[in-house]
Amino acid sequence: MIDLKSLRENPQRYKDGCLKKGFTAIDLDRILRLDEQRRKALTEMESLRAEQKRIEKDLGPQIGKLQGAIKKAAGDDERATLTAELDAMKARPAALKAQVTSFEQVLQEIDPQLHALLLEVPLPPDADVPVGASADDNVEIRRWNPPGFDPAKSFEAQRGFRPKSHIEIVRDLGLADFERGVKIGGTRHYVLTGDGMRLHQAVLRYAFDTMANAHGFTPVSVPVIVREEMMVGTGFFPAGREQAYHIEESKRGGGHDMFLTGTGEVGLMGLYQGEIIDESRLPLKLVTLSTCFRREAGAAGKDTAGLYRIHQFDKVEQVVICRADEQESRRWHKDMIGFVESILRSLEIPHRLLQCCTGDLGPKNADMIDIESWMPGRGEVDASGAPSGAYGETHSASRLYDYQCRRLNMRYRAGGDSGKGETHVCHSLNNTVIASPRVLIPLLENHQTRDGRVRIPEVLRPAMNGQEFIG
RNA sequence: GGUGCGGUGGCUGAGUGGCCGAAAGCACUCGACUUGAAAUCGAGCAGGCCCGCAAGGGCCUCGGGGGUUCGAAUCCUCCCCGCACCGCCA
Repeated sequence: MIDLKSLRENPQRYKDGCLKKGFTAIDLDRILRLDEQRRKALTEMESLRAEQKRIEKDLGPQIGKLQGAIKKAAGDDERATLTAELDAMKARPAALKAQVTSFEQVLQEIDPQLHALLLEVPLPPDADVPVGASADDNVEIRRWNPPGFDPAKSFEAQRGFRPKSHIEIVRDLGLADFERGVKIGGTRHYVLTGDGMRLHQAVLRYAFDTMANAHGFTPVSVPVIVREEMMVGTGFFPAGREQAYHIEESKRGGGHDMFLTGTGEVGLMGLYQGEIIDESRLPLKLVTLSTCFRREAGAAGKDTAGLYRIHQFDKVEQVVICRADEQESRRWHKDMIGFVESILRSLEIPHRLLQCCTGDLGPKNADMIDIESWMPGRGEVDASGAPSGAYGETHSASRLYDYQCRRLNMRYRAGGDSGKGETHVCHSLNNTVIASPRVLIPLLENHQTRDGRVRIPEVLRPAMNGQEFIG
């Protein structure tokens, strides 16, 4: 959520942000009008209430005494006199209370509207993010290729044989069973089998261990079934509501609904929701391995075959929660991307970094870097039946300033615990470490051999029982 | 699923109608003592919002909503959440 005060002070910044991100339906002027109305009503209500409270405090003891006197009153006449006096005394605060109530009603009308609108305002992109309409306008930052390989030239020219797609590889080597996956779970489901499952586990374990052991991230497990509050807090709702599986427990008479998370980010960010963290504990560096669920609504017909776009996968996710400092945020963003680049290099996967343009950012990001891995089996197929190869997204690194933490009410106190320091809203960042089985696509396709086997990168061999090849 | 208990500040925990935004302890901050530290002593210390150039003032919040009352952390009511034991069970 954006900071309403900041919107008041600089509406143009947010209008530009909406424009750049392509959020044309957001009516900031309406928000500003509602805010204006709300504050006006609030100010009046508060002063009336202050007056009411002052009078009540004055009158309280007198009322008490009068009530006592009425009980003890000797005759009906005396009692009537006293009762009239009491009623007169009560009339003044009562009149004020009626006025207060009318302002309260105005506020009760405005507040939910204002809040709902505010949740939809996107975080403006940073000034150094290129302006663009869609992913087509993303800008390549850099590439990395293993020695002796260049995706600009054909796979066949460099390696001496025509590449198979991962779909062919898993079929030929018995690494996955799509038919049975679909039988069990429906479309976009799969079953990993044999070395397919072992490779999946190996790459996840390797990525997880690298973050926890080499980079000092705190390993945690997180719930993947969460309350709606967490989906809203992390900024996935309301915009991405259609993308999440919804468990309607309320319809069965149970507590309330829950949602399956599409990324471990939700659980990691939820960890400290509503808390005030001692500054000395920052930054929080967290890594989790979680199963992710995505409905892929609106992707009908896209990437229907293979392991690319599926409803359920596993992902190692890194999150950093740090002080509200732009430079520190930016530094973590670079570092987190660096961790991933070194993992991809060790896996010998050609990849490139893309600076996402404003139109590709989504509501919660100020800045986002995608990493795409080279997939020889993707892309156009030529007349002879050979695929051109193409980059496919495997990672996404987001920088969100305080957008998420404000929604989650996650703050830190400068200085000591409960000391005099002010509270600030934390900054947060997140980045994929490895998502599998999608990463199996570049892994299998790049490391396939002329004789139909797959060479396992050295770093994965310990988790593959020392095995050098699949097949 | 059954029964019982509970939700108060960063934490523990007192508080059953006004003296309570809230005792006490811990933690923390500052100061004194000390060569330094510990211990001790003194002071401070909830969050948010609104008005205001500021100084300052005000309002809200004791899980959440609604209600009773001149007045609610305290009484009533509905909801949410948590814990314990029993049953079932990976």
